[in-house]
Amino acid sequence: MLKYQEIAIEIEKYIEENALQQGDKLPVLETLMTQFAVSKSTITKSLDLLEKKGMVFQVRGSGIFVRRHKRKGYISLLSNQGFKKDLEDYHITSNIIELDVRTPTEEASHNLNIEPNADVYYVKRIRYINGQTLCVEESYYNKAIISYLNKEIVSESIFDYIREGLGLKVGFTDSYLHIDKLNDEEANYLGLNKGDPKLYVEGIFHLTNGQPFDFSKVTYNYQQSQFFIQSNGYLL
Amino acid sequence: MLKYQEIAIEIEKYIEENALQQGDKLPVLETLMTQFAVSKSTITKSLDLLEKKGMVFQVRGSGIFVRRHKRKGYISLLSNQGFKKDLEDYHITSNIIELDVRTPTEEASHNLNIEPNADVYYVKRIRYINGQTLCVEESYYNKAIISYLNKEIVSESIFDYIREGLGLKVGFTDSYLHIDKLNDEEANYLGLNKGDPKLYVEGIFHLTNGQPFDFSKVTYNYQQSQFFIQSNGYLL
DNA sequence: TTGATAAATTATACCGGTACAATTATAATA
DNA sequence: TATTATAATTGTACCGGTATAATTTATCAA
Repeated sequence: MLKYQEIAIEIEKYIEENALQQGDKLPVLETLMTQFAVSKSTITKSLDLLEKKGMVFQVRGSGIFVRRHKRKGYISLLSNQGFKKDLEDYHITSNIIELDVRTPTEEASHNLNIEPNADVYYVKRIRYINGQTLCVEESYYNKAIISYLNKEIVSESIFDYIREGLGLKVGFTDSYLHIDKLNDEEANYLGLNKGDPKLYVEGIFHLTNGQPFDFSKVTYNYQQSQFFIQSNGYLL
Repeated sequence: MLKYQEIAIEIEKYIEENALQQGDKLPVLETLMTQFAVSKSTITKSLDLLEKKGMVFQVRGSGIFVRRHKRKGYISLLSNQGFKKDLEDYHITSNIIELDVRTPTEEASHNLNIEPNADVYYVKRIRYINGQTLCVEESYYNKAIISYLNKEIVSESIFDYIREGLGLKVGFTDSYLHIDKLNDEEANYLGLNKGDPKLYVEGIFHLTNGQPFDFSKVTYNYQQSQFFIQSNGYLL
């Protein structure tokens, strides 16, 4: 673990333990420097990390402040670490319907940047939140990268397995959000009616080196789904 | 304009002019350093900015690569610079239905963190994309911050006015995305039917100092709306 | 050809400095 | 009191350096 990451975690803990609220001020840079006995640039990196994550915001000439949205129950569209991380506070369960090796759909092979006849792991599952159907999820994993999967792994956090089991590093994600109307089959899965709002998100997950390894289509139960998005305004 | 911002723009230009595609490699750090005659840390900041913006990704030990999603026609949920910036390539027009000073709804005053009897500018408008209804937008601007608005300003980019006219700096935004079903009135505005999917986004826009100045509710025509979200995976 | 090993390449981590700019607090002035 | 000028506070920009770790390329052995 890198210094600036550890310090970021420490600062998060500090915010938690002191129950700091939105707008509350953190100790000044120099205090943090001496406190953690590192150079200014390291503290700065830690704060940049926390800013990216949306935990703090910095105001030049003024200080470092806590940023935190108040509303609960929202799924963050920005973290790409999978459900386990996103919704720790909720009771999320899932039911794996299918898991096999197959050749991908044209759409999947295109998004994974592999040959149409290459092997992929296909996983279809339903997720529940507090007993209600949250979403139906279809995932295609590039088998050349994710060489092995089974039900146990898929039941736990696939992303943890990818990192720790396979030693790979998850990088950026491109997501595409669409709205449509449910057809009969989809409505049936979600316990809704045909013609009800259909919210689905396509996600292309990449390793840190830019290789896509997972293409997923997630259809949400619109009644259970509220999303939260943070943005930080860059001006170029 | 700061050095690292200028260089970021130059690098973007370079990508554009050389028509670099996703995965193409940029010159190595040292080359960029000497090219722009700045120190390593400045180049690094430029690249960080471009990475935030989703233009490039960096791979330690390998290089700096172009990141660009291929699909077109998506509204980015991450930039908080308003529509004018997001959809430059499309023909966006808008029709202002209401513009007045009033006291905010309870919801708006809460989200703007002002007294219930404080003054706000209320703006209601419909936006069109290539002649079709894109969305209906209701905005509440804290009049203590946005002291003056008129139809001309609102017709142009409000965000440009806030920056250039008022000399304020736009910082972060919290957005909340919901799905529901349209009621009669909403359906009428959008040219859809009652019960059709309703996609609406609440946005709370802040200045760089953390003050909220704009609370907006945007109801989209689901047929015209596809959203794009980039995320960069931080691991804390 | 394959596979392991070593070397070269390359970006990142971290340091500690100076100068600067935005904000806020203080003091002076009307 | 209200306004304006001044000073103190505080984070950011930028420099240039050393050390390190990830990746790729080259080399060598089987």
